[in-house]
Amino acid sequence: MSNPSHSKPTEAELEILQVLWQHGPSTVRFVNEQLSRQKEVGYTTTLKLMQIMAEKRLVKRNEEQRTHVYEADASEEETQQRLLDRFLDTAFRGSAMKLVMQALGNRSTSPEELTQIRNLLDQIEGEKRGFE
Amino acid sequence: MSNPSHSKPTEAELEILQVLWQHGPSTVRFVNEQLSRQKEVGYTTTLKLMQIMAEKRLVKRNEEQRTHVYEADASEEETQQRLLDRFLDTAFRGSAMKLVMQALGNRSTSPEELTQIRNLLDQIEGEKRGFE
DNA sequence: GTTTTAATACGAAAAATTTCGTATTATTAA
DNA sequence: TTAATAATACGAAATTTTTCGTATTAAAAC
Repeated sequence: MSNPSHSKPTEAELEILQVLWQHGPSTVRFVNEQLSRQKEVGYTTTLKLMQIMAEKRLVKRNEEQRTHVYEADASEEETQQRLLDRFLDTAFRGSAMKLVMQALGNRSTSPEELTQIRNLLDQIEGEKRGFE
Repeated sequence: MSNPSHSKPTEAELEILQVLWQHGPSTVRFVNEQLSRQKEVGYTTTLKLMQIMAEKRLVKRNEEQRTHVYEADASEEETQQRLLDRFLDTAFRGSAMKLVMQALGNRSTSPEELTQIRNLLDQIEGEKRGFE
């Protein structure tokens, strides 16, 4: 939310962000190795993508060392929120509830998670009533 | 779920599907008019997209009349589920709960909707315990 | 010091998606 | 019947995204 200049990452860019979020600041080599676990991808392909992402300010780049280190610029949560907003509009016509119902419905969610969601519901309803 | 041949619709295709789901079987002219409310788009652009969608079997086409009538092949719910699965993987690394929390958190949801979600939670937990 | 290795830069090809122009043809209106 | 209107077909241009080859250079190994 803080930086409105964040353009929507493409699919390939998002895969790279996932690696950065999961493992923290990383080199191109490392990111490429991680991606290679899922699919075949050349080193220079990953490099080019990350260079583009640096231009777009999706990632920050530390150039102090000969081997650059990249870091996601926005937090995973921030980005997820943006992606979610967009996804909600395009796929669910804005109905958060429908999305939630489908996400919970066709899927195994642990009792702990269900409890957490209940707590969140309590909290939301509490706020609505003016308590807190 | 019924037809595994459903390829993932692109963004532009999804916009067209939205119109078809919302209004039922429609002509290209009608769909184009609806899309035009949101953004400038030429008639033949919409036509071409819908022709491609027919090839991909994303829509069915009734050619009995000179003016063809298009209809979404898969239901909105089916398609949403597929999109959601994919989105969950790419954006939330598979954590349905995280997605739900974010969807409910930063957003206004009505008391009625919250109640519905509670009911769904009850239902899910009930099933888990072997009741129903 | 020279060679080998491994990194970035960068252009451009390849692939996927979107847009649109033009030709053709059926239907409607005059 | 003829002219105007409006629909589809289709190729291809334009745009966006992804992939990769080659050149260059710094660092490490010998």
